[in-house]
Amino acid sequence: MVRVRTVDRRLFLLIEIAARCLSREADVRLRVEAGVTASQSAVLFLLLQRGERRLSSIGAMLALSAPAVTGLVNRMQSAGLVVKRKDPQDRRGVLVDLSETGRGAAEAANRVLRNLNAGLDEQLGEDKAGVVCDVLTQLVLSKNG
Amino acid sequence: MVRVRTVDRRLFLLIEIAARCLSREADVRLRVEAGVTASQSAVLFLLLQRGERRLSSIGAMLALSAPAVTGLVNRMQSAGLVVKRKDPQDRRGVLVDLSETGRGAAEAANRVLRNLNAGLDEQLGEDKAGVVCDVLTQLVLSKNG
DNA sequence: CCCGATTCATTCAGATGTGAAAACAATCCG
DNA sequence: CGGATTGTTTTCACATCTGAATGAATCGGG
Repeated sequence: MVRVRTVDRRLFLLIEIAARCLSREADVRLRVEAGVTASQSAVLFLLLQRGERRLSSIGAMLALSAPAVTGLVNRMQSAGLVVKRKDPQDRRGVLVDLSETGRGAAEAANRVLRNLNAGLDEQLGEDKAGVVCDVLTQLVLSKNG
Repeated sequence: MVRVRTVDRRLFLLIEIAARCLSREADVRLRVEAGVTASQSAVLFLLLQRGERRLSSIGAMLALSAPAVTGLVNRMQSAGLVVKRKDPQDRRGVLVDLSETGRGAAEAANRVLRNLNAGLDEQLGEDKAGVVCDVLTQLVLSKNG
C-alpha cells in the first residue's frame, strides 16, 4: 500500500485541498456546460430533487450559514435561476424554487455532476469511492444532526 | 451496510459540505487554542515541516491560486506570523518563513490538528480514515501532478 | 390579549477563494 | 546588445464564506 505524503495525514487540511481541486474542476465544466457555478449547482441539485424549500432548509442540508444562503440565492435570483416568495404559512420564512430557466440549468448541471462522479468512481474504484461517500456522509451527519 | 442519503452520492457536492463542517470545527479550536485561522494553519504547518519556501511552492502544495497565497501570506505577515523576503537567487521569487511568533503558533496549531485528527480516527476507525486519506491524496496528486 | 422569547432572514465587516490582466525579473536567442 | 518570451508575484473585480448584530414575524405563558 502506497502511503503518499502530501501534507502528512492531517485530514482537516487534506480534505480542504481535495475539495478545492474537485471544486475547481467542477466549476469549469459547470460554467461551460450548464452556465452555473459549483455553489449554485448544489442549490439547483437540492431544489430539483426535493422541490421548493426554505432558505434555512437549504442551509441545513448544505451546511451553509444563513448569510451564505441569502447571498447565494440572491445572486441566483438575479441570474434568473430561482424565485423567492414569502412563506404564506409563516411570513418569517422565505421559500425558494426553481424558475423555468433554473430547471433547465439544474438538469444540465445534474448531467455534468453525474459525469464527473462517474469519472471519479472509475478513477478511484467504486468500492473506495463508496467508502469515502459513507465516511463523509457519516461525518456531516455527526456534526449537524 | 447503511447507505445514508445526504445529497445522493455526488462526491463533488458531498466533499465540499464535509470540508465546510470540518473546517468550521477546526477554525474555532485553532482560533482559541493557537490564535490562527484554519487557512493560516495550513501555511504554518507547511513551513514548520519543510522550512522556508516560495509563494508559488506554497500554492502548489495547498492547491491555492497565486492571488490566494499572496493575500493569505500578507495577512499572516501583518499578524506577525511570517516574514517575506525576495529570493536573492532569483529576484522574481518571494521566500516566506516563520517568525519566532509564527513558530510558536505553528506548534500550537499542530497540536490542535493532531488532536482533531485523533478524534476523527477514533470516530471513523483508523482503517476507514486511512482509506479516505489515501483516496484524497491520490485525487489531489492526479489533479496537480 | 400582550409582552418577552424564539425563529428566520438580512445586513455588515472582513477573511478567503477565483480568473484576468498588469508589473517585474530573468532568460533566450537572433 | 536588445527585443521577445517566460516565470513569479501582485492588483483588480468579484463570488463565496463566516460570526455578530439587526429586523421582522411567530409563539407561548401570564
